[in-house]
Amino acid sequence: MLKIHNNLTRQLESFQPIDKKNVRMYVCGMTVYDFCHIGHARVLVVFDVVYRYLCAIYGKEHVSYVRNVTDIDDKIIARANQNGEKIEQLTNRFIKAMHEDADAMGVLRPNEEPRATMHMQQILDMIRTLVEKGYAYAAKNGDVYYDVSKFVGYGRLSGKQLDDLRAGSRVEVDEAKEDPLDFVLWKAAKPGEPSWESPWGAGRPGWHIECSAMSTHCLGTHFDIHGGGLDLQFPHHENEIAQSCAATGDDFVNVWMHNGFVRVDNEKMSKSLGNFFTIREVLKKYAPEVIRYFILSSHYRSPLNYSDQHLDNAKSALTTLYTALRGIIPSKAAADSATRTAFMAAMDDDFNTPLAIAQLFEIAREVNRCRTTDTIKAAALASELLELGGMLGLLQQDAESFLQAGVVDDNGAGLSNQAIDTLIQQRLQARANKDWAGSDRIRDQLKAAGVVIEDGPQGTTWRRQ
RNA sequence: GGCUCGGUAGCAAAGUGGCUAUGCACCUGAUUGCAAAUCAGAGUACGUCGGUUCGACUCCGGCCCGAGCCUCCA
Repeated sequence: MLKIHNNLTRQLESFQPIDKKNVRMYVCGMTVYDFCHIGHARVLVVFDVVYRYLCAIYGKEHVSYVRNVTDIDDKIIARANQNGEKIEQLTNRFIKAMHEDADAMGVLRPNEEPRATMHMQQILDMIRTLVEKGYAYAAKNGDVYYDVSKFVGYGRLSGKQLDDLRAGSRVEVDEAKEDPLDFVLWKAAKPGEPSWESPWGAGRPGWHIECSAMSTHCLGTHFDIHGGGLDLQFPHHENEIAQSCAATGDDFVNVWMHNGFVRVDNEKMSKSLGNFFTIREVLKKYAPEVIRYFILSSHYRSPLNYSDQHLDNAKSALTTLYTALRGIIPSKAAADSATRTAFMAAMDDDFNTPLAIAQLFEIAREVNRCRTTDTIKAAALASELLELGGMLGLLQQDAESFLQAGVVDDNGAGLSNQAIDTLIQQRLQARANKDWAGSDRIRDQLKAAGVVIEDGPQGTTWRRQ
């Protein structure tokens, strides 16, 4: 039985889908004006695992996963102006880059990726409803605001009281707002800005309304899971609840999930602090699966400290797992082992991926124990390792390829696979002649080039460090 | 100021009122021409001060330290 920590109640709850034949999840995706950083990678990977696990439980055809793209907002406009390019040009470029990064890390594509600019009708409809129901008002400056005081329960998700928010408010006082906590649904266009026609004049949507409009449009008024980074809990998700519940009169979302931050030197990784690393930057040094493993090696709600040392650790751990798989042809067998049960129990417990990964190592050790003594068992275990790893999006490449893949450095340095094979042949010849000095010289040479040689009963294998 | 969440061995990271987490690193043994890999084994923990309990890393309270939200942010 899957249990999920629901941020709305701050409790672990048994997950009961509204409709088992159509489990629905919406995740707030990226605002596309720059490359994704490791913080974005975490959202991508964490909810990819949630999606995979839901698919494993309910069947792939019974899960609807929607992750939006924000393709119109102040930062996008500013960046496009700065670059002297069209907005669509900028956003399309970064959507493409985001897909490349996500694909590299083995993140499955969601069923839908709605874009704000393609859902203006739904956005305008929802704003109109909110105005008609008295939850929103048009201000003198042409903006339309949501009247926070009208919504009973505002602050529930973030555990905040309206008065407390006002007291500690860092919100700039905006003359047009009736209350500083009111937030914008529709922004009147300034001259030269991109805009859409509306009953309140030309303008563009506020950030929060798009997610309410698109999630309702794609998944209905009331769905199962809504996810995103912890920084979206307030005000973004709080505002979504206010908008959606007020507009539809329905419940909106049952379970709210937020992943913790990625930190650098114990500080939140963020654009404003400038301490972020983009995914593609990190990919120059580490394989994409290493990033994925690193992210899943801690629980999704905990903070995750980014450092080279942690990535190195992830790489070593993954190497151990792939080494167990190397040279074994997996074959499906009746698999209902204790480790498998433990793996599922770990995942059922609010997606405890570190504990689930620990089970992977249990299987790997068992594979190594019996790989020469009981090949049938080893093949069955390998198959199980692949299957469970697959639920985390791990271990899906060919072991040999993973172990021998080199991250090409900028100088194109390093030995080619062919050069390595040649040296290994020379070394084998030396060994046949019991020329240990010559053999070791070649091994040192390879080692210096980052290639590790392993002499086994089945012959010599190699891998890149 | 208000509101959250944490402090576990060298580094990461789970977890439980009494029973080996796990990974990386390190040490010992087996294996190997020597290595590497692998297997077997050892060691190093639960911020601090009290309380509850037969027994607490695990529950309760104080204190110290850290992170986050209250403005855009995944």
